[in-house]
Amino acid sequence: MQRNFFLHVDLDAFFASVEQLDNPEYRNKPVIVGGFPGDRRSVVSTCSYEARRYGVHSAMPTVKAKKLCPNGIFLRGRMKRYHEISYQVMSIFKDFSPDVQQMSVDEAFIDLTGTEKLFGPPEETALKLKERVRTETGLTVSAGLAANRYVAKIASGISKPDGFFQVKEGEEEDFMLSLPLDKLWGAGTKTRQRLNSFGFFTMKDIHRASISTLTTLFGSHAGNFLYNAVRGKDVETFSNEAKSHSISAEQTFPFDLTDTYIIETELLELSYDVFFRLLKENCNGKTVQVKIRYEDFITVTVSGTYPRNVSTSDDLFEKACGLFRKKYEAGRGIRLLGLAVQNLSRGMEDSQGELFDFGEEKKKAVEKAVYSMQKKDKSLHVRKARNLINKN
DNA sequence: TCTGGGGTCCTAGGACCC
DNA sequence: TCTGGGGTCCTAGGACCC
Repeated sequence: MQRNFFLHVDLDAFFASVEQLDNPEYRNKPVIVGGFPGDRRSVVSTCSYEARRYGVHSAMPTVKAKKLCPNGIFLRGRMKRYHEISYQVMSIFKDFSPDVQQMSVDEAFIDLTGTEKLFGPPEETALKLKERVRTETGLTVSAGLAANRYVAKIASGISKPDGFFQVKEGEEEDFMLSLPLDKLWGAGTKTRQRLNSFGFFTMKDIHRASISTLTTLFGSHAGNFLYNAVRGKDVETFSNEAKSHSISAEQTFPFDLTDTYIIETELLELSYDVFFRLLKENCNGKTVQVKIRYEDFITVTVSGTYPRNVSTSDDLFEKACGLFRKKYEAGRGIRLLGLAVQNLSRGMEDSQGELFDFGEEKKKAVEKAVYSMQKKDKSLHVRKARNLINKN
């Protein structure tokens, strides 16, 4: 009977660490990547451990970060650079296993099951992998090793930064029960509040509850999740292949919008962003969703599913406007607009009806040409006059 | 402190069909 | 004339994660 070994690896304070790597003068200093303190409505994306000592953390408004850490080095993110390094790190991972499941730009699961013959015991492999990342990129990672993905993920989290933690087979339940409730990955603020309101304050409190109690209180899915998670069983959160797919863009405005013309101009901009990414990723979709966040942070969505795929950015824009008008309560200030195309399928093959729609075909050809121009020259920004006027 | 952007998944209700 | 139950698709909202 083969034993399973999953390694979860997470880059420490990734964006901030890359900045410290590329700019030696930032090392050992509080680096805060995200918006600038002067930017209205901006937040911290990642910060270095030096900044965390001041109480700064991800998702914190930058204004507050500046107050806590006046000497912080505030930087805008360089996503392109982070993706470059991410690719390099993931390539190293792939030298250790054919089964690397990348979860985001800075973390992955590596299935080490059956790699003992090649690399030796998994715990030694984990340390070798950490060392290779360090020598080849200059970055540190935290790693967790366990018999299932869920426990491996928790183990890497508690070993941060630059750590390694192994949970041996059979010790998963004791391991989970030894942790505070806020380490329960998958239960966020809201769920913790609900847990507390029912008298659950520790992992052990949840462990004492029966599965029927948990499913009655939290619903079938969340109840089962809680029951299994505190027992260190695999909760299937990471194992199933993603089946739905969507592409979206959103924009928070420094000041609330009420003017319909300006609002629709922003929708036009979002339509461009989303449509070009559909082209880039070679995707198709019939479902369009518009998101409106009002000044009081109340967020509503409207969506529509159409008989045919979104065919051009103009087509997407028209659909977005139609949905927006249906939902918007005129006069209310808008702080954020979002646009998504959902339930995507692969490939740009046209459906039957579109073969004879020459007007659309022509527009689509133009947009594809624009897209390939942008691909060749990244500095090129082709935008409709309406957007250009609005921006300058 | 006044709250980003890009995603995925779940729930519940309604429509519609068999 | 009243009405069961299952399956699927769609929609809106919400929770969570990085």
